Amino acid sequence: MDGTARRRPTLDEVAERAGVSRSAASRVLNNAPHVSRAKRDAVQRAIAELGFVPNPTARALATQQAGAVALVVSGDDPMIFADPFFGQVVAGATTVLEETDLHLVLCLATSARGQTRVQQLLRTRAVDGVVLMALRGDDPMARLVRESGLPAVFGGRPLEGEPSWYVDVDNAGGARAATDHLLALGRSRIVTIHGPLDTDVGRSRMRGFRESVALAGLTPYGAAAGDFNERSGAAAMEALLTRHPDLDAVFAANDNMAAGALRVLHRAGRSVPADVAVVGFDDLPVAEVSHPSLTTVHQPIQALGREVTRMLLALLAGERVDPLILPTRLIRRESA
Amino acid sequence: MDGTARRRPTLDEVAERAGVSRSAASRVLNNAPHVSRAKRDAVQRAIAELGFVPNPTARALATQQAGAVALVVSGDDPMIFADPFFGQVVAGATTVLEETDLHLVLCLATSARGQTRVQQLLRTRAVDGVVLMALRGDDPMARLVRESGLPAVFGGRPLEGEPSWYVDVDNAGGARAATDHLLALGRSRIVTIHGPLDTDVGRSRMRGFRESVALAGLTPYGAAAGDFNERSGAAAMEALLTRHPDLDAVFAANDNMAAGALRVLHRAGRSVPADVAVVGFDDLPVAEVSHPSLTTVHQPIQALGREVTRMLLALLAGERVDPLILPTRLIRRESA
DNA sequence: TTGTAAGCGTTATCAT
DNA sequence: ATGATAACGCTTACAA
Repeated sequence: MDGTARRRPTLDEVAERAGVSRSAASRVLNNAPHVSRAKRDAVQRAIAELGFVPNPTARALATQQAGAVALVVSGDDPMIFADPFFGQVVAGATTVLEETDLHLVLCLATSARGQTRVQQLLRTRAVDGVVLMALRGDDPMARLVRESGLPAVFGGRPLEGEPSWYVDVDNAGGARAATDHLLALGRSRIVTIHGPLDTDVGRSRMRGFRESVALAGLTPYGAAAGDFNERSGAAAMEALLTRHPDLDAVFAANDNMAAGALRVLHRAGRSVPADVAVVGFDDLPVAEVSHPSLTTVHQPIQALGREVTRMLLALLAGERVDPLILPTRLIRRESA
Repeated sequence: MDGTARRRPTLDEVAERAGVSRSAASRVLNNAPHVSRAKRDAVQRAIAELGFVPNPTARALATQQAGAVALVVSGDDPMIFADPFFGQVVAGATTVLEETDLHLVLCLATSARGQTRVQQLLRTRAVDGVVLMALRGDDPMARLVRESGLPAVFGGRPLEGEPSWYVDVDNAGGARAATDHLLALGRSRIVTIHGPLDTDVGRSRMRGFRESVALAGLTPYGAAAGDFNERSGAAAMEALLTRHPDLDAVFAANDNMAAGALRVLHRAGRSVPADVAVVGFDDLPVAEVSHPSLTTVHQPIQALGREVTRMLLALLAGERVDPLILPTRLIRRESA
């Protein structure tokens, strides 16, 4: 209730109050060895009485550690962040960081300004490590991070320059499972709405689709590109429908595009799944809500956020770590 | 390409190279007055040659400013963050912060552990200010922030203890517009699926609904509570349908719940909007994707993120600021 | 086990 | 305009 921001006690004051040296107090604070039981108690009491809380900035300066990690999200659309995908990644990352005393600083490297800001962040060592999400093939972020020399782990594999550390989802496997499902349904004129082929996700899901079709002794019936949002999925579906009017199934590389496809199919008077079966990828909320609900490939996004963070922590701890691929699984709903 | 993290030059080294005192170098760095043109040039050259970048931690220690602001999101479900809503807020906040050199640290105060972490953040002054989102009525965060004495602005009004600074959306007005629309459509047996009444959003939208209905000389035909997610909306719709089988319109306090309602209505064989008109609130992506697409109240979420951040910056700059209410507007689609 | 003292890299004060 | 010098608050050799 007192508005005056009373100056907070320093470690020196704690030490004085406890009648010990500052170094002793510091040792207690970081529960380091070499301090007698008596002194330890005295210091702890003083800390409690004074309500001392260590100044993280001072500590950071002394230890040369920022006490924070960055989550940088690249891409050209600021609204990329409105995608529930990132929310889940953030949620996963947070739950892991909660166990530590690292903060999470969030960076959208979407504008030119944003990019220089991230560069600043890295060059000034304002963070101890970086998680990089959603990089495109030619993304300059990858280089910036490499140059910074900071520990970095990738969420999703970048297209080029295989990084040492990344966590990814089994995109190809998921796409294969989705397509296999379509085949098992007896469909044979299967088209795909794939994502940008300058991303690993885009490519891998495309590859999985191709492999599955090939293994069945068939060939893709058609393919059109989208860029992972609903509108592009609708456009792609329209194109496919005119090019291959008799298609009987579509594998969309993500749920948003699948939703767009659903919309177009509906307008075109095709019934789903009777006339054409549709399966998506991601298992975002939209999959449950769309009509008909989407059969889709679930990917553990929150787990991705967790693992990518865990990996970074391991790196910071100097441990040896290996890349990680998270499994996906098919969720059957109404659309296929 | 050299993996060795070469030690970065300090301001002292810059000063030495430029042949000036450290204080002069510091002045140049912060382009302060009282430094001759010649020296200024020399220092700037030295900075460039050495590739000097100031150490933000040291600066923070000296200036007693963290150089970061926190966005804390409260609530009990970590997945609250998967809601596209927050993504948009974050996007808005980021675009504003890009113009400054403040970082954004993100905090989910969802678990007990998370709460203490936020408390740490505040007590240790690891940030210069705070944006608080989505507080429930009894949320302990509000108290923690107040006690911390840090500048704080609320996104959405908390239920109790009117804060000095907040940015909110015109929830009551939006709800009124939505309900007016339903009335204009000739509906008279209008029910509402409202949000939690221990939040201001929940209450305000409910109030707007009530006011509109009353102004038309009617009374609410029914009401059921949800908690802003799809499932709860479905459950509420089911309850309402059995209690008031002849209802002809529903105002859902957000799009997720409206989507749930749509699902149930569809299953119950009611056609939308012919039999029952539905309008939601938020204008999230789901509104466009659902079937039929949702007539809903658009709220400028990204603008909310921007304004809340701007307000905090103004506060940090010592400016006087007043609360802000952002307008909403009805978006007509298929469901009503 | 304990304490002294030297950093960590800036900014800020105060003579000059 | 300029440059010592003292903060800022903590960690960490090193010595005792």
